[in-house]
Formats: sequence, structure tokens, C-alpha cells
Amino acid sequence: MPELPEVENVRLGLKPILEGRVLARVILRRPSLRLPFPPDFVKRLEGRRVLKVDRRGKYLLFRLDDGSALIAHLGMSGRFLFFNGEAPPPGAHDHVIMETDRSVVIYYNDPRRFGLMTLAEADELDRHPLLAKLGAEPLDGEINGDYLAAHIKKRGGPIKAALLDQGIVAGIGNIYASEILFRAGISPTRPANSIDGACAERLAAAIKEVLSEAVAAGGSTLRDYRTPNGESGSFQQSFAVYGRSGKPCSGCDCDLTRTGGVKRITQSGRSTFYCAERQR
DNA sequence: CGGCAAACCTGCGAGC
DNA sequence: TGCTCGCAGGTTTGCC
Repeated sequence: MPELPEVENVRLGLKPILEGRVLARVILRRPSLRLPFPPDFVKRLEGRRVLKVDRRGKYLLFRLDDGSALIAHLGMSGRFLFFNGEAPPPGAHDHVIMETDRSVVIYYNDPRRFGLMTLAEADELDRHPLLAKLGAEPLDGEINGDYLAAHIKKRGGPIKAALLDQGIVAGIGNIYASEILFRAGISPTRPANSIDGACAERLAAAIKEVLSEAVAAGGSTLRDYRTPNGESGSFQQSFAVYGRSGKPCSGCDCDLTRTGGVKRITQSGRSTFYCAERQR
């Protein structure tokens, strides 16, 4: 489900209900998601106060008052739901239940169970195996053409695959990779190491623009993504190419009968959408 | 190390 | 209506 813009919106939704609150009760309803829950998971969380809800790439970080942190990833289908007062009976995919000292009940729901939750000990968060190898945060001003060029110069594979590598830029997923390459006018099949100079600069700008616009739009709701308030995002209405095979790309005045519209190809087993006219 | 396919899971829509 | 197939927003592993 979620790429950086969706995770960021989940963070914004959880922030007001969790920051400053004590986790009064935690219930685990299965022993593992993508990874097993650590031993004493419930015991180490209950009674802890949440100081801050942060994000790193697609990971949510709940910083706790003993210096430790709860790390959560939503995988493809994970979502947080919350209820003021009466919560419905938990369903088969409500895997973790947390209740705050203000009686707000939070369900972590994840049908496909590609998500995860784990704990990091005090002060080791930056060195945690899940986070240590993540690349730059795209919205923190760490990305520019030089950064990108330096990190893709040894990659002969397609630029699309490099954008999905969380060790280069953290947070880009399959939808936004296509949208970013359209915005930058770069073909997804171009070898990553062919991109430098002004082209890399355009790519860096496109990453920041597309992701920040998507954050502002509340993310993209395709099937099940919702913010914790139950709201859908609206960025899917602004897709230029994603999911638009055969249709015109956004703002396209090309002759559809000549171009055939947006192309869909498979790269590393995943769909890529692009406009062959406007991406080189 | 780089690059790719497969694996992990469930649900949904399309087509027969 | 009901079945099968293909596809889905992510990441890791294992093989060349």
C-alpha cells in the first residue's frame, strides 16, 4: 500500500492521538507479521509514554519515554485504525491493538502481513538493521543532482529500479517511481549510470516535487489506503501515467492513434508506466 | 557487488 | 453464481 506520502499522512494522523500519551494496554493477536514480534513486546510497551511519532523512509518510529522506539512498517496492506471509545470486535487481520490512557483504541490491520513491528533499544535507533542502510530523506533537502549521480554511477540497470532502492533515496515506491520519471522526462529503461549533470538535477527536483505534492494531497488511495481518520488521499487523481496504459499521459496533446498512449512494461517483476513521447 | 526472479500473504476484479 | 487467473502500494533471499 504505502509509499512515503501515505506513510507521512499516517504519521500526521497518529501524531495527535499518540504524542504525549501512555500506552495503557497492548494486545498481540498473532506471533508474527513479516518478522516475529520481539520477546516481551507487550511488556516493554505497556506503561510507556509516546514522546514523538517520526518517520524514516517508509518506516514509522514511535519514540518512547525510556529512549527505546517502536518501529513499524505497513508493508503493502498495513493500516492503523483508531476508535474513540467503543471499538468494533477485532477481525482476522487486526493483529495489534493498542489503547492509550485517553481510551483511544488503535488497531494495526494488515491482511497480507508484509508489515512489521519491532522494538529498538535506547539510543541504537540509527544503527538498527532495518534503518541503518536507508538512503537520503527526499523531503529533508538532502537530495540533489550530485547526490543522485554519485549513488547511481555504478548501476547499469534501469533507473526505475534504482529509484526503488531504499538505500539510495528512502521512501519511493512503485507508483511514485513512475510518476517521478514522467515529471523528469526520463525513460524508466535508461541505464541509471547514464544520468548525470542537468538530467540528475531534474530527477532530484522531480522526486521532491512529486512526493511533496502527494503528501499535501493526503497520499494516493487506490483500494484500501486510508489515513487513520478514515480519509482517502486524492493524489491518484493527479497520476500522469500510473495505471493509465493506453490513455493519454497528463497534459498530453499527442495523437493517441499514433502513440498508443501510456505504455506499461514490467521491470524486475513490477509494472512501470511511461510516455514514450515525453520520456527519453 | 549488481541484477533479477521468487518468495512471503490475502483480496479483488476480470473473464469464462 | 462460482471458479481460476492475474494483479496489487514492499522487502528479503538466493542464485547467476
